[in-house]
Amino acid sequence: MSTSITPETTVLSRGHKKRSRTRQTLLDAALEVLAESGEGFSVGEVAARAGVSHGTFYNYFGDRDELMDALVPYSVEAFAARADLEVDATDQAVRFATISVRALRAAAGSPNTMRVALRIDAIQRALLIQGPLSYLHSNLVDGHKAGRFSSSPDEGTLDVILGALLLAGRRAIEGESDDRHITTVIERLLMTLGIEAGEAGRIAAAAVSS
Amino acid sequence: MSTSITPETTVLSRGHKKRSRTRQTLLDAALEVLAESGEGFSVGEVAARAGVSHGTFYNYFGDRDELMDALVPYSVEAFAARADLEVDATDQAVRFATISVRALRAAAGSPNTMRVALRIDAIQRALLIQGPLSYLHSNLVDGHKAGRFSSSPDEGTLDVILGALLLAGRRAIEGESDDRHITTVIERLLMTLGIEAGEAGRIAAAAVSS
DNA sequence: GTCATAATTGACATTGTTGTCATTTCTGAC
DNA sequence: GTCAGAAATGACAACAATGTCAATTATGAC
Repeated sequence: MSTSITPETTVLSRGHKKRSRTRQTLLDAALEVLAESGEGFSVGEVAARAGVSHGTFYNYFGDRDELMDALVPYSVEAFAARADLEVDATDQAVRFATISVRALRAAAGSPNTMRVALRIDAIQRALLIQGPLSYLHSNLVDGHKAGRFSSSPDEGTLDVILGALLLAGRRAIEGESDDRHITTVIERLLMTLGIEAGEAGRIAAAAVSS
Repeated sequence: MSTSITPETTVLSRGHKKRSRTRQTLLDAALEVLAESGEGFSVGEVAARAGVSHGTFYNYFGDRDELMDALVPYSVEAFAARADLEVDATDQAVRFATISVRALRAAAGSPNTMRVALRIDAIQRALLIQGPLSYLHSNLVDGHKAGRFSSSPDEGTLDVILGALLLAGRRAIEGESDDRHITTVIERLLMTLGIEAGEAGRIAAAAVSS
């Protein structure tokens, strides 16, 4: 409809910088509060944590549910940015180990996001479908086709891998995880895929120390 | 202090039968509400679900927290009763498979308890420490000592097993699990422990169909 | 059946939460 | 620097939840 010849920037509203800053602040505050108090949190808590009045909250989200909805893509984005998904290894087992290490390190580096993901189903599901863990599925399919993994990439196999990574992710944010622990988890998961124990240990150790 | 010679039953208060019934009802209602609404539930919801006034609730629990505390042993008990922990197999791999199958079936049979366990850390921890899953730890230690499991029973190994069983338990209550799925999960976990794929498949299948 | 005792109830005061909106304060393009 | 437009504020009404307690009802041992 517009026939304006002024540059695009004019469509930006007056307080747009502050607006996006405040929105960001609210989302981060929500992650903190949610990580601490769980789903029973109140809008007031989030606003207070963000350092704004609760009236401001409603300037950004119609209600609690709208906040929760916004939190899903926000979490996935934050997590994916940390996981850094470019992995160039060609060997499927090495790829598997590398992706897993990155996912666990992303969890340790975004503890609030991880904590909330463990509590909120919608976020957890989104991380599984769009997050780094989704890469594992095609990795498993490729590896099985190529004969590298004797285990077929069925639901049970996926459950074992995702379940183990979720629990290891929890340990990571609780500070109960170190490189040795991560190495063991990945070594065992490689065994699950049919890699012999000795080789699994070597690949896991290499991925962790890379 | 008491020197009474009357039979023990006299120490039971007048309304003790009703009291324990109501308490039971409240705990069950709490599991239902908690499974549905999560931690944000109100005392009123629980009372309503139990079919009593909210005043009655306070007759049994000082406040929400006291209810949560009571829920932990109640859940463990309910779960353990269903899991039926007597397993007489002597082979460690068979023991492992059998215990795992029972744990997953207990989850499917107490969906509310399982759902709540997935949400409430304290309950989850209690199930891991005192519930059927705790049996797995000594099972792993024994099996490794006996040379049946090549994998040592360290934290990483436990994480893989517990994480996988938790996720499989979730699938079970969501109705996304069947015998074939359970068989695969257990087969993979046996491989994690160092059992060769073919044997793992046979043991898992036998445990599931027993 | 009786009845002392205990469980249950719901009104109440209190406090916390939600969502709105007129007013005030701030932002940033010019 | 100006100032139109946007963001932020906090008082407010409506409502929901908490915890208490005096009055009421039900229990079960005899």
